[in-house]
Amino acid sequence: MTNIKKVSELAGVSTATVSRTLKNPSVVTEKTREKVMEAVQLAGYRPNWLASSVKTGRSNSIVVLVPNLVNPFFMRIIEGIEQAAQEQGYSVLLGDTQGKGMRENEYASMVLSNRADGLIQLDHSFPFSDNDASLADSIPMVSVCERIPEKSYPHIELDNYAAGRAVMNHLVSYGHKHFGFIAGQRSSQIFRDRFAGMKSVMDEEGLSFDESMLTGERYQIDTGIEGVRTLLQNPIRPTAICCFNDDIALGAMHEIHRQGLKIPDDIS
Amino acid sequence: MTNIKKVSELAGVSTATVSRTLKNPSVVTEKTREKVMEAVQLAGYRPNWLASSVKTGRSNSIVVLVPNLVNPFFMRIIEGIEQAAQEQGYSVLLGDTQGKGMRENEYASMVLSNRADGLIQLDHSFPFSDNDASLADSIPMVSVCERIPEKSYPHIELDNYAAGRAVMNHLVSYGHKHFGFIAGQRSSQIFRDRFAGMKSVMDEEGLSFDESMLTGERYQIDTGIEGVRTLLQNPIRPTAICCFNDDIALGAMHEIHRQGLKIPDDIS
DNA sequence: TGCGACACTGTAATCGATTACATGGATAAC
DNA sequence: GTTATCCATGTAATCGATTACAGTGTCGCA
Repeated sequence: MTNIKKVSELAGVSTATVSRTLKNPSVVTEKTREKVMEAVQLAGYRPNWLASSVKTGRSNSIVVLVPNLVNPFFMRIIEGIEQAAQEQGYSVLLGDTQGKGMRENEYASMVLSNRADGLIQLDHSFPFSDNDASLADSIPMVSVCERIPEKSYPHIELDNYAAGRAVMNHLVSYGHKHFGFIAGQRSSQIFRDRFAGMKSVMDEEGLSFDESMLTGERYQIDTGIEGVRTLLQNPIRPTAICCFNDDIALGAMHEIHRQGLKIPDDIS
Repeated sequence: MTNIKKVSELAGVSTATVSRTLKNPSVVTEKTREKVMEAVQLAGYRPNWLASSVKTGRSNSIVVLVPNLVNPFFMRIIEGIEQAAQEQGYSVLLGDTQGKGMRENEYASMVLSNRADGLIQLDHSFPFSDNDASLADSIPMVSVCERIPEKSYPHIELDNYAAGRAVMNHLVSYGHKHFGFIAGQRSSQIFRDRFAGMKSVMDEEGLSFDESMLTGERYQIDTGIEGVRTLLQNPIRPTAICCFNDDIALGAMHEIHRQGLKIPDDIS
């Protein structure tokens, strides 16, 4: 192992000078700088990242919690995170939670043990919510895609209420009156906001909503398939179906086609 | 910051005993173990991962190099890697190379600086190949999806030659005689193997191959679109087109449909 | 010539753990 | 009763860096 001591011996200087040359070159003479850099080259020296991190207390890593790695929607986001992180000298640790709270906690605790400096949450639930809420306060984190009610964490979100209204206004403008909804996770804030927006338009238009027109509980293709089967069995068939993510929509479209119906002719 | 010293004072033991209690509980008395665990709880102590890693010299992290995060093909693989890593107490550091050699080198050097213990390469090229080939020898790495000729690194690969033969045999059995090929990266081993397999069947069947029937150089949807345009301008139109990954195939299918042709009726 | 200021470099403490070695006490064997 | 053995714990060195503080040398000015 080539460490800083070996380099310092090679260059005939102290370890402090080697460290300064690499981290803060302006404080050393050009002559010693050259000596040191030469020794670094010669020894093939790379500073031990672990050692410097333990001293500075910062790992320059962030954990990203994702519910589902295969969903391209999340990957687009992670791609951006990774790029920004890279530019700032940070690394991204992948945390595939598979929607399990226990795994979220495991990954989140990486911050507590100095393995990461902070956390980006793409999932819908809130880490530590079930056991150790107080710990969460000491974790720097940003929540993407979901607002956490009653907590004041930084977050990024769409105006889901307005989005819900936009969708419903669009459908109403085509004359639709009977709607089906296939949700992903009804307990999530994202669902509540979107659905509230949709319903507000329906109320304004005097359109009725029956509980049986709302189905689905997981963000999966299967949910879309099952959802369409359930909805189309209803005595009053919906002429438009709202799916709460792309996976569900794919499943729904597949099942609609399978039943010999056309999109958007028969069902929007 | 709650460190091991604070816990040791709380429990009235030495730091060594605290460390042993947590890492190797069987060597301490049950009584002291209880004392220590109580102090750990009380202090909300989490061992500093950086510190223990610097001592043991292992970071328990691996870097995964991916050419393209959005491609679900790679994400399926990463999902599996992440899960296996997690089970073994390892973390996965994401390295989005975007196909750039410089970025590969940057990520690969994380192993040299003890930021990661090893590397999994999903990309097609070989890190350090352009500047520092000798360094690569000191990096534990596994190559997935690509064999590196003349190097004896562990790798996982399909029998791409046989796959190429299988594809071509299938097409030939339908009576196809004129083929187009849209490749992703012609310099890659994966391409050479597959294409050699395909060509071997064509040779056996006495089918001719013209250089103009091979196009494409990037694994992208656009490549598929461009590829189809190029191939269909050929005086002898191919009745079957082989695309070298899903992205290319999607683009090709899109363009074929756009030109009013049917799959597989007009073109396989 | 002498003294203070300043610039560069070295010494050694430090980060928070792990672990080789030392120590002390209990138990067993004779 | 004495000695050997073993087990649990403590002491202190160590990992590889960073950095506060000390020391040395050079230069300028009176």
